[in-house]
Amino acid sequence: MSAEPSLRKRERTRLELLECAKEVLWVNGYFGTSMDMVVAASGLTKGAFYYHFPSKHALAAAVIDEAVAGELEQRWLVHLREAENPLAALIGIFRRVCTFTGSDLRRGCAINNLAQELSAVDEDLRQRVDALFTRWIDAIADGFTRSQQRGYMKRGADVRRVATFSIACFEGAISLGKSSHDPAPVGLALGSLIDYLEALRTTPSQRPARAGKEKLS
Amino acid sequence: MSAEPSLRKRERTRLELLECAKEVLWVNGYFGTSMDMVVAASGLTKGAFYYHFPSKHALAAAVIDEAVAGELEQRWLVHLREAENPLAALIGIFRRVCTFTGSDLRRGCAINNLAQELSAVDEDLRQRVDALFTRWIDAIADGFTRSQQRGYMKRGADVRRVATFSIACFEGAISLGKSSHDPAPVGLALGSLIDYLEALRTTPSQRPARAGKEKLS
Amino acid sequence: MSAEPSLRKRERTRLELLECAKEVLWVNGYFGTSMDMVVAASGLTKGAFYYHFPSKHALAAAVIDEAVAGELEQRWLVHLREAENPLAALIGIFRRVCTFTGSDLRRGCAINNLAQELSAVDEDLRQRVDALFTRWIDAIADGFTRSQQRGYMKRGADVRRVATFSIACFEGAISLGKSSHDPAPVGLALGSLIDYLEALRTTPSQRPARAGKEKLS
Amino acid sequence: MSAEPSLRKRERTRLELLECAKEVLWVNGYFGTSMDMVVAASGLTKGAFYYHFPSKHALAAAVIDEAVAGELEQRWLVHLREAENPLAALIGIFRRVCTFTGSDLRRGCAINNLAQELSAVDEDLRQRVDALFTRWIDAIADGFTRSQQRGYMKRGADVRRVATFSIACFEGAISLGKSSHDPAPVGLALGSLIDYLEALRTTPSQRPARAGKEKLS
DNA sequence: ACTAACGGGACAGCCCGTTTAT
DNA sequence: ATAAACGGGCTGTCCCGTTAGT
Repeated sequence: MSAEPSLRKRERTRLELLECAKEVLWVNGYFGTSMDMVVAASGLTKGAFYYHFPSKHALAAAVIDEAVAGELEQRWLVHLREAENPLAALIGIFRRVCTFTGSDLRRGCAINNLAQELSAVDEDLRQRVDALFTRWIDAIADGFTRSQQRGYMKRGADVRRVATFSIACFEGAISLGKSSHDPAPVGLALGSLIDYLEALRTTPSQRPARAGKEKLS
Repeated sequence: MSAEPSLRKRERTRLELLECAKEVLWVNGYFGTSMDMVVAASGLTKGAFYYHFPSKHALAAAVIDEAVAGELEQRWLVHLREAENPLAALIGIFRRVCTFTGSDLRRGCAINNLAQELSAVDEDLRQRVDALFTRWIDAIADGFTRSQQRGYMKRGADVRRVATFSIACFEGAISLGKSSHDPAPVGLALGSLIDYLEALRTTPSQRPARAGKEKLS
Repeated sequence: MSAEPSLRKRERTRLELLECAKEVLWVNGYFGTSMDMVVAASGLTKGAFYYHFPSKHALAAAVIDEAVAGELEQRWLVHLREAENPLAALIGIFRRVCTFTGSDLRRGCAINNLAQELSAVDEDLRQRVDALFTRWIDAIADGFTRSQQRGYMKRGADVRRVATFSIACFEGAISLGKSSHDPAPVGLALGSLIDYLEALRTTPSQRPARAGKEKLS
Repeated sequence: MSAEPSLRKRERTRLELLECAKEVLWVNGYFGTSMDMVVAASGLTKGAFYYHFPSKHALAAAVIDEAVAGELEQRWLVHLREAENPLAALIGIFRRVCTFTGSDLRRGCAINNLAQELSAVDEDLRQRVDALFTRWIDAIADGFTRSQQRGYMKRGADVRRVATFSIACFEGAISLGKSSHDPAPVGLALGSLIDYLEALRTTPSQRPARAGKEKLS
C-alpha cells in the first residue's frame, strides 16, 4: 500500500510486541515481568503473542538483539560513527545525561539492567547482552581512533582502555542514579569522567589543519 | 553447654538463614529466588523459615541491612577506617580486585545486583540498598579527607566527587566483568581508575613529617 | 453447530463451575472448601478456574448472586409470584418441606449456611447474602398483600411481620433438622408455623366472588 | 490461697484457654479460626495450649461441651428451672433479646453458628452441638409442663412441639439479625413468637389458687 | 494471524502439630 | 507446665505455554 510495501502486517505486529516488551522488561526485569503484563501492554492476546514468539526466553532474546540494540544504535552508535570528532560527540552525550532528572534515571540503563539480572542465571541471554556491551565499547574505541587520526585526541591514550573506562563509569553512574532516585551522584561521577576525557582532547593549536569540520564539540 | 548458654539458638538459626539467603539472592536475584531455594540451601524447612521471617520481603530487607551491610563493612569500611592513608588503602583494594578471575566476577556486586533489580520495583528495598551506597561513598570521602589532612592526598580534589566517581567506576567495572565473564574489562577500567587516584597522591617530598606510618600503600 | 453458535463456550463453563462450587460450598462452607475441591468437582483445572474467576471471594460472590439466587427464585419466588393465592402457595411449600427425609436436611439451607459462616467475617459477602434474605421476605410479604387483596387472607395481619416470622421459623427449623439429622424437629416447628398461617386464611364464605381461581391451595 | 483451694493452676489455665477459644470460635467459626489466633488471644504459647488439648478438634469439643454449654445453662436453663412460671420466664428472655442492638447480634448464637458450620462436616462435633439443642428444647418443654401443672399455661398445647417451634423461631430470628446487622427483623420475628406464646398463657381468672409466687412474669 | 479457553505446575505464605529444653 | 523452635503439608493465586476454533 505505502511506498515501503507496508512491511507486512506480520512484521508490524511483531515489532509492536517487541517495543512493548522492551518497555516492560526495562522497568520490571525479566523475572519481574509476566507474559500477561507484556500481552496487556500490547493490547493483544496471549495467542497472538505466542504466534510471534515461541517462549519468554525467545522474547527476551529478541528484545535484546533488536529493540535494545536499536536504542543503542540510535542513542550512541550513529553519533559516534557520523561525528567528525567522536570524542567530542561522546562528551556531548555524557553532558546531556548530566541534565537528566530523577525520573529519567529511575529506569536505569536497559543493557545494564538485563546484564545484572541475567548474567549469572541464563548463559544464552548473558552472551547477547555482552555482545551489546562489546559493540558499544568497540564503537567508542573506534571513534577515539578516528579522533586521534584527525588530531582531536592525544595520541598516547590506549583507546580500548579509555573506552572501557568510560562505559564502566557511565554504567556505574547510572546505577547510582537509579538506586538513589537522585541526579546528584550522576552529575558528580559523570562530571569527573568528562573532566578526564576533556584532558585527552588536543587544543586547537595542537591540531593539524583539516578539510572537514567537526560537528559536535 | 558453653559459657553463654548456646547464645540463643534463635539468633544462630536466623543468622544461618540470613547467610544462605544472601548467597542465593546474590546469584539469582530477588525474583529469581524462590523461598524453596532458600529453605533448601539452609537445610531447614518452610515452617522453620517463616518462624524467623514473616515474608520474603522481610528476608530481603534483613539480608540487605545485615548480611550485605556486614560484607561491606568487612571488605571496605574497616580498611578505610583503620588505614593511616585511606586513599592508599582504597587503591590497594582496587588492585586486589584486578586480580580476580572470571569465576570470582560471575556473581557481581551484591549491592549493585539488588539495586538494579529492585530500585524501580520496590521502594522500601530500594531505600535500604541506597543507604548502603551512601554509607560506602561517605566512608571513602571521609577517608580521603583524612588522607588530605595527613598530607597523603592533594588538597585540591573534591573528596565527595572523587568518592562517587570511584564507586561508579568500580560498580561499572564489576558489571562489565559479570556480563562478559572475563576479567579483562575489569582490569582495563579499574586500571584507569587506579591511575586517576594515584595522580591524587602526594609524593613523599610533598608530605610533611608525621609520627605514625601508613599501613597500606 | 447450533443456531446460536455454542452460546459462548465461556458462559457454559462458567455456569458449570458455578453450579459445582455451589454444591461444594453448600456442604463444606466457605472456609471448609478449598479451591482444589471446587476444581476437582468440576473436572477442570486450576488454570481454567482462574480464567473465569479472579479469586475465591469472587467465586463465592458469584455463587451467592447467581447460583443461590437462582435456586431461591426457582423454589420460592416463582411460586409466590404466579400463585393466585400466595399464602396458600407458601403453606404448600412448607408442607412439602415437612416430608423431607434426614438426608435431604443434612445440607441445610444454602442461604443460611453462608449467612452464619460469613456474616461476622466478610462484609461484602454478608451484604450479598442479606440481599437474598431481603428479596425472599419481600416476595412473601408482597404475596401476602396480594392474598389479602384477593380475599384469601385476613386483613388484620402485618404482612411484613408475618413474612419475617415465617422465614425465621423456617430457617430455624431447617437448622434443627441439619443439626439433628432428623426430620422430626422440622415437622414439629414447621407444623406449628403452618397452623399459624392457616389461621390467617379466610374461609370460603368470607371470600368475595372472584373471576380467577387459585392455583395452589 | 483462696477459700476455694485455688482450683489448681492447671484447671485455671485450661478454663482460660477454653473461654478465649469460645470467643474466637464464636466470631470466626471453626475453619476460620487458627490455633495461632486462639493462642494469641489467650496470651499463652502453642506449647502451653497443646499441653492442655491434644488437637483443634478436641478443643472445639471441649468448647461445645463446657463453655457453650455453660452459657446455655446460665442464660436459659437456670431461669427456666427456677422460675415459678417457666413460660413467662421464656417470654421474658425473648423480650430482652428484642432490645438487643445491631452490634449485639453480629456474632449470632454460638450454638447455631457451630451447628451450621460443622453438622455436615464433622460427625462428632455435630452430635455434641445437637446434644445442646436437645437439652435446650427439653428444658423448655419441661418448663412448659410445669407451667401447665401450675395453671399458668393452657393444657391443650403439645409442649414438645411448642418448645421446638420456639427455638426454631428464635434461632431463625437471630440468624436474620446476624445477617442483616439490623435488630428490626429480630423484633418482628420474636414479636410474633411472643404473641404466639402469650396466647398460650392462662388469664388470672383461669388459674387455680396456689401457694408459691411466680418470679418472672 | 489471532482469540478464547484451558492445562498443570510453581510460588508465597499459613496452619496444625511436635520436639526440645527447661 | 510452659516457652522456643521447628517439620511438613496444604491453600489461594499466578504464571508459562498450548489448543480449539475461526
